[in-house]
Amino acid sequence: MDGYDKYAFEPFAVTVDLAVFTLRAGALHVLLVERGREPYAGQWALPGGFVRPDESAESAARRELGEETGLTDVSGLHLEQLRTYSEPDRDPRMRVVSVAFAALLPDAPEAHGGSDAAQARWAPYGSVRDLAFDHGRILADARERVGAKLEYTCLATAFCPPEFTLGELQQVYEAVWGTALDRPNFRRKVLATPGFVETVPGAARLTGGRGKPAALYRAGTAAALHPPLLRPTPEGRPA
Amino acid sequence: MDGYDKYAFEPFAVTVDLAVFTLRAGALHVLLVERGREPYAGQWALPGGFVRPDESAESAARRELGEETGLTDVSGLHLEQLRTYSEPDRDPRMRVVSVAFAALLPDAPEAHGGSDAAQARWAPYGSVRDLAFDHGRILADARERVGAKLEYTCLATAFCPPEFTLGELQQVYEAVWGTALDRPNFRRKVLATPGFVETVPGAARLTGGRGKPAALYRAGTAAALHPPLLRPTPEGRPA
DNA sequence: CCCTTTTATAGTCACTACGACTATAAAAGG
DNA sequence: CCTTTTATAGTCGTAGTGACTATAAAAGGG
Repeated sequence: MDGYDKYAFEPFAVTVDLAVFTLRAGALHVLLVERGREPYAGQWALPGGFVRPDESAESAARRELGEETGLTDVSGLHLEQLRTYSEPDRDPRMRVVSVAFAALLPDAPEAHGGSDAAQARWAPYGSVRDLAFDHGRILADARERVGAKLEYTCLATAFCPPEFTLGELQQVYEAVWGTALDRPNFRRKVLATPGFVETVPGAARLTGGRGKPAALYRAGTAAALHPPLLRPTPEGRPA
Repeated sequence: MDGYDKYAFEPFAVTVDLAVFTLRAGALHVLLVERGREPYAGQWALPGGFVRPDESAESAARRELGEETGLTDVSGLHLEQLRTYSEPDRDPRMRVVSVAFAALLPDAPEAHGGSDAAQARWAPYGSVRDLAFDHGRILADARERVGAKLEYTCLATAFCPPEFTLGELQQVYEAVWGTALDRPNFRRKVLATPGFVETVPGAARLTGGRGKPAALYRAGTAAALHPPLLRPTPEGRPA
């Protein structure tokens, strides 16, 4: 902040980019938009846009989230700032600094085309490649961050509808981490953590298909998990 | 990224702000600079400055770190991007988006005045108040982030000189977390984590003062801690 | 209608990690 | 020499967890 009056300040364009995740059929999906113009015309990219003069990056991200998903109320959705990408050459046209966010949706409206008529689709996370700009990197960082936060926060409920079964909650962990979990152990752990989930009093049950009906739960009031629910360690994970 | 050619883009100033931590006499200290000009003239602030047209925020942060601390080689120091602060009114003069970083120094050179002749000092973390702009918030976020990373990474060694005792390493945890730890348990935990520290082969010992000399250790090759070294829980911590 | 399949839930067992201790060793200071 | 100080070793009980077995309650197919 001291250089204010010493160095001439150079103007930058500031954008937000969003990694919007959801679960479809038990698999992690991410929202992509197709670029209509150069550079990277025809390639897929993360949704995003410019930060306007009167809004913060968080406000811009939430506005874009509404525009791109077509959801009318995005106020309750989880939106988390990831980090800022500022390599000088990350956009060939001009100097663009982008603040990246991760967003989690419980259900996936079949979004097609935000306000700007660009094509949009939900892509299975594993099938995504060759994104425009540095969006591949941003997407990978986003998944790693979400996976890490599942370990020590109650974030997983943000992927679930207001009422959900423990099986659905477990699918969130399995989809984001890409590993299978032992069901009885997962259940024991979740129920032993006060405030993670609370049972729906009406003893309501949901029939998803076959098998014994599962009890329904709601997200609890806790934010952190103590102790954490660690990913199975394949002998040495990245920091 | 799709709005590129739709909305006129508004230029922003982009800066970096640094929360530079070190340990002095076992207490956490942070590097502050005194502002010479309005706004907030005479108040203390975090060091920082503009991102130049040809550098990333990371490069700018490392450059500023060198300028402000007077260190000639800052290439090995730990520098971590925290988050970006972009509230429209965070700077009364103009629209400034700031990318915040945390940096950790093993030893504290008696820094006074960076390149721009501003006064600088190491302040005990607990005594810091009334920082300029939103720097108080940034500093609190930085400490929380560093404290959290101590739990599940080997970051603590970044506060230590190349060779250190387990007592010194423990002081890092105690200073950042603000809690006392049981020494035998801390020792057991650190030594049980492969790759956290490695013993110095020469069986060298250091005499800091009184008491039995302690064995010396070096930082190991591991980056993550499995399982994590959790802070003592004062019954419910923030996420 | 029975029997298999599927999913949910309950419970067991051994082992690890950890908090709270006690005990011993090796230095400095008076 | 004895106290103080710091480092290191070890003990004990408990919580947490991975791996596993068992039971309950539904659907579907013959």
